[in-house]
Amino acid sequence: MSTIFIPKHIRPVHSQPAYSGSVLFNDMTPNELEQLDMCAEQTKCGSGEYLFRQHDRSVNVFNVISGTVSIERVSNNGRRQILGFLFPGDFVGVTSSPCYDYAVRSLTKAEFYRFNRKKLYDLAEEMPHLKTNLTEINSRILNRTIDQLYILGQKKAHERLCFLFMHLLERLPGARPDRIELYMTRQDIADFLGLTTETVSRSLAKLKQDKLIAVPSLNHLQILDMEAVSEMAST
Amino acid sequence: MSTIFIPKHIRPVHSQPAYSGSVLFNDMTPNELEQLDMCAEQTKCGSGEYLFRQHDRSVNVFNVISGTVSIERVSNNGRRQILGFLFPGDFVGVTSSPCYDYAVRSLTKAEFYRFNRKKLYDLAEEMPHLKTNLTEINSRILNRTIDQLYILGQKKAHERLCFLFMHLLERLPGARPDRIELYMTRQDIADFLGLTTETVSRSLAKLKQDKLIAVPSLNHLQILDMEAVSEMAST
DNA sequence: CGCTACATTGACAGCGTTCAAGGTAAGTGG
DNA sequence: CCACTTACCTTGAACGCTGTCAATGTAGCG
Repeated sequence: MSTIFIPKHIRPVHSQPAYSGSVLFNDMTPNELEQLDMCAEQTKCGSGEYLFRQHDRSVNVFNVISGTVSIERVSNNGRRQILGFLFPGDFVGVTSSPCYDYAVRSLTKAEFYRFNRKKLYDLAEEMPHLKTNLTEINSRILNRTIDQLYILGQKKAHERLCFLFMHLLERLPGARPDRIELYMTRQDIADFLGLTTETVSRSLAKLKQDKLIAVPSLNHLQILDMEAVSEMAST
Repeated sequence: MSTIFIPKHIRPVHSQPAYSGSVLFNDMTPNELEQLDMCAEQTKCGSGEYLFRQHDRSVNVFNVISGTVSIERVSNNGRRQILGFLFPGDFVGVTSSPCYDYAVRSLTKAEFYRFNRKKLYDLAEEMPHLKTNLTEINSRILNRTIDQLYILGQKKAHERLCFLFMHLLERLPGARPDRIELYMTRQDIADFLGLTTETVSRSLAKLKQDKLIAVPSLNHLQILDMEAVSEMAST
């Protein structure tokens, strides 16, 4: 892994651990970072707000600084699939199509860097490392999407939940096996895993009963048997 | 869409319609194409052969010239998920990880161009258009994967089958509504759609009974009610 | 306190899986 | 040419997981 530079202007005051996972800045010179900085603006949004909607023109690329965000697709019949959850350091909107084919909604208060996509891409034409980094970002998104695809195709409800737990544990800043905060509703979880809220509730109950997890409060989760949960989550 | 150049050496004698969909050569100069040509080798393989296995080192990128190919992931519990079918013009192996995390198996006799991945990526560092094209390829792969994800998360068995039909109709060279050839087995279809062979059979029977499709022989399919099938397949 | 949104639980139905049997088609060898 | 093998596909019956519908419980908030 290469050294990571973060330009002054876009470095958060309280740099979050997960932010250092951002690959956009890999291998870039201070001068390049300065230029990159010029097309970035820091923004924030409240819980439940949309960064953009499905079919909006894809003018921006976002980089999550803080908060949890969901990527959603709704088809004309009204069924919703959550394509992924985003955490600090994650990017969304890195697409070559003129319109987004998904919406992005914040589950919590959240902060972002907003890059003008065209400016970013033009800049990438002049900075090989930046282009490489954008490719790397897309590659990671694809890998995650493939994992989720495997889960939806091959796993039972309780296994899908375990997959989510491990995913949160890995990605959510500050998450520990004995304290994972669920920023999403049961409906969000259901739509992420291709289930219904009722099945999510029942599967949670089953996992609790089997002493694999504990749910001290609605939005808090503990993994009691890491080996078993990890095994069930495996892709 | 930009003009497409294909260098002499790697242009197939009988250029297939779908091949012109290959974006790797977009915007490149004849000189660049010549260099690209140097790291390409034409290969072929028989039905059922593997181009590479899961966990193999990712040394090559393949471009399908002819035939139908499947991308598969098998986890340690033995369940198999087909991540996609590939047709002429499609690429596979465009990854930044050192190892493939899926296997690629040919369903028919097939022909490919094989690129050394390192050479290709090194070349891309010198040729901005090539790098852009590789990004575009990955972007398309992601879009397809997201479509499949939506299908697995939200659709019933018979709808999933309709999705496959529309996908084949769109991608398979020579496919027409009244003649779609199924190069894959029922097991392959099941593993692609997250079902069992029995459910595939039964759902096919149901669609036949409802006069939405006809199956004149095991591996031939006709779409009788395009509107209905298309509607059910929609993402 | 009462409203509202969200979550859980129960009953039941249905879809898809599992297990089992039988059918079909292509290839092989007598 | 035909029996035999083999692999693949279809169909049936039973089961069970998940979805649906409905009722109840719970937490947050004005």
